[in-house]
Amino acid sequence: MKTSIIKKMKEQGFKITPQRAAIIEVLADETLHHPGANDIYRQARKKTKRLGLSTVYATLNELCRLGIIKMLEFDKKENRYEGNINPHINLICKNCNRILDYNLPVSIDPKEFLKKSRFWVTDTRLEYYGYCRECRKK
Amino acid sequence: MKTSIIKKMKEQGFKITPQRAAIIEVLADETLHHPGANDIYRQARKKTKRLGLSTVYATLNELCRLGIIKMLEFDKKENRYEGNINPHINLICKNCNRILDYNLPVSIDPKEFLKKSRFWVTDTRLEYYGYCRECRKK
DNA sequence: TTATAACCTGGAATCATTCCGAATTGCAGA
DNA sequence: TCTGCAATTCGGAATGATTCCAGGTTATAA
Repeated sequence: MKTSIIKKMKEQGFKITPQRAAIIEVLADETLHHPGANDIYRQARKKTKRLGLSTVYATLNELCRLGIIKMLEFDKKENRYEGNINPHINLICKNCNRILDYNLPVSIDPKEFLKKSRFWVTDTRLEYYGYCRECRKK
Repeated sequence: MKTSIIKKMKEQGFKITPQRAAIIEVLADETLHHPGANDIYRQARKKTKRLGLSTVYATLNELCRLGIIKMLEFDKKENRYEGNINPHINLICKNCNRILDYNLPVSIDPKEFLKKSRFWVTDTRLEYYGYCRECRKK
């Protein structure tokens, strides 16, 4: 995943700086699902000497614009970022703030939807809020 | 709708002040779909002499907590509020920022979902981003 | 009518994110 | 390998929606 992202960026004419490499490395870390900008900042800092928070934001925005990652925007909480691009439902635990992926049973066909609703869908955001397995135990 | 909201608030022990009445009146206005806090502030001001923006926020938060209205949270844009509580998809136009409702073809059964996923769903947020009929014409 | 807890308000505080401008650097081409 | 420069970086300041605060006001039960 890391190398494929770097390849995509190079193709688009972006320079691969140590800062960007570190950020991409963190995003590719499967154990760290749906991190926020500060999580990414903290982790990436361990991998490269100089790194500013504004650089993290700029890079994440760039990756979003390229459609390589997806931003999950929130109002009161930090935004979160995910590498899983294909449509799915995000299960968001209101207790521990963990975000889990849940594959869609059926996918939407934008063309079909356009016919029915006259609305042209380019992007979806599907979230179920509630309590995850671990938090329900308590 | 206006009277039913006021009834609910009274039941919960809330006082009905002129400010709250004005805000509820604006929320009940069907022509003004999914307004933001500032829209509500501007409209409600016409209906009552003294009104502060902080009061609007406080009242909207209260109504959300009571489950009477629903807040659609955004990061860069203003949050929006809707009176339609039953689950549906919000179609959000990226051009004009209009938000349209689209009824779900099938609803989720939380119990069913809990069995399958071990996640207890209390609330959903379903959004399709894209372009509405009017904006597609251009 | 009164007592009082709830309510209202303007201004200050918050906080994630963006902006800015000066310094630095990756890298294409020589 | 070296050079030139557009792209990149980064600290600090700005932004903007929302929340907090403390003092004055008021709806409502008794």
